[in-house]
Amino acid sequence: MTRTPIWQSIATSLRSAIAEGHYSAGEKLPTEAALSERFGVNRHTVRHAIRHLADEGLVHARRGAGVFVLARPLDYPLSERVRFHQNLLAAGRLPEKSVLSVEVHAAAEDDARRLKIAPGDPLAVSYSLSFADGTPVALAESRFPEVRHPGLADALRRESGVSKALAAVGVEDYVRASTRLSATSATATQALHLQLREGAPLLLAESISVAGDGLPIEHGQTWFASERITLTLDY
Amino acid sequence: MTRTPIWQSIATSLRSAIAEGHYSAGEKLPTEAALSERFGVNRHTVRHAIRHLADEGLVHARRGAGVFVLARPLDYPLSERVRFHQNLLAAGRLPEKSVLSVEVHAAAEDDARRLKIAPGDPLAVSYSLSFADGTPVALAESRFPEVRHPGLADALRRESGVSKALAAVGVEDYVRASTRLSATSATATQALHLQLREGAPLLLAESISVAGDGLPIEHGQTWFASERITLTLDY
DNA sequence: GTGTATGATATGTCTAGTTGTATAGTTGCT
DNA sequence: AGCAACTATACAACTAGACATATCATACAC
Repeated sequence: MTRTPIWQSIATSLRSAIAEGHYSAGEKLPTEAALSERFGVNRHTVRHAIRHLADEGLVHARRGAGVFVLARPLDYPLSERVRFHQNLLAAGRLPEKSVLSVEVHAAAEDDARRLKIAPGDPLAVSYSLSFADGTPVALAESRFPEVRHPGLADALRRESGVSKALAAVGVEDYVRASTRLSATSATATQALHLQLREGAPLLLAESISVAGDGLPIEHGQTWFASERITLTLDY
Repeated sequence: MTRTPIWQSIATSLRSAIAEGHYSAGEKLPTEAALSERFGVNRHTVRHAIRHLADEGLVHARRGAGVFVLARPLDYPLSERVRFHQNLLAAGRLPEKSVLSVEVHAAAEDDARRLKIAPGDPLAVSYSLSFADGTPVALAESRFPEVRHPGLADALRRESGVSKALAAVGVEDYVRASTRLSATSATATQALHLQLREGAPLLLAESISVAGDGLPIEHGQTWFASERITLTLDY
């Protein structure tokens, strides 16, 4: 019988350290160099252990930055999960949303048509990242007709949620008009944001929301890390 | 086996944004700092991407001022979205369905719970492939409580559609109770059936249908070739 | 009005540190 | 001999932070 490989015992050691809370979600592990010194092995052996933990979905490594601990995808009881996702679908928003950037520029033909504005009209584009339990689950790119609601871009930057920003410019009510669902593979940058491997399966929801006046108020794309989230539909 | 560098992915993203007219000629790109936030990378990585675009002659950077779009390519190779748009409610009931095989065996615990039968009860499992215009678009694996409807397996083999087979055993009315959506990568066999490459993104819909008597009549998984089909939800 | 000083903001450059990958070599077991 | 685990080294890709330098808008003096 072969003895257990060193990398396996290192993986076990790190796994239990994480489980015991020595390293909590979002935190950085010591550098590979530091770990290799601590365990008295070569850096590659530590890397082997870390790669194993990454395959298990426990940690995620970012080149040049470090190795970060991920939150275990919580298995919500079905009833609770249903409510969570229902809210998600109904309201189109998630808890712990972080706005990455908001830009304003002239609308291209495509966007203009979808939002029923003229090409060249001011368009607000918002990029945001949504978290659940500190782990990223969704990446969104939303387009708003700034031309019809001046100050919307500022409001999007200022307010934490889309609803609040829209309320700030006088849009009290809006509903999702249509949603198109498909699947894609994560690009390098999407993988970065969602802390996934490049090529990981993503669930893509493309939606159009309309305000009370019947005019489109948002046209967005949301990429969900399908390893961590499931969309549920109920009838 | 080297994955695509991040800066390349960013360059591609910016290049297509320019091509699509989101940033038009003479206009300023967002600042390097803003872009680095939006893409979730270090400023240096964004600079690498911009330098590449500058080498291509697409943009020009002026110290202290910003990065400006020089020219807009006439037309870019727009990935034609020749997708079939299908209604989500029709999931698993697409035209041109070909039943690959129908098996009957004892229900495992999981399936039994979902279909509200006892573990070990006869269970009909149907594997089918759906086409649209002769192209495979969906692969389905459906489970039916054979124990409650003896002869269902035979009917599934005989009849062309699920509705007809169910009608043959006295189930006139049934509705979809819930659908859960996620994304996966195609396995080798799935890729073969759907005529895709291995690892292609698939949209997975897991559903439960109930008959008029309120009992579950079907529990199925359908994998859609998301390159060829988009599910649409309308409200 | 015109010119100038100033502060905020933008790109350019540099240094140091961390993970990713490739190649080659060593050790121990079967 | 062959294989697997581990070591050793080097370089590439990316992060992090600091600082230099160019630009622009504004305010203020004249």
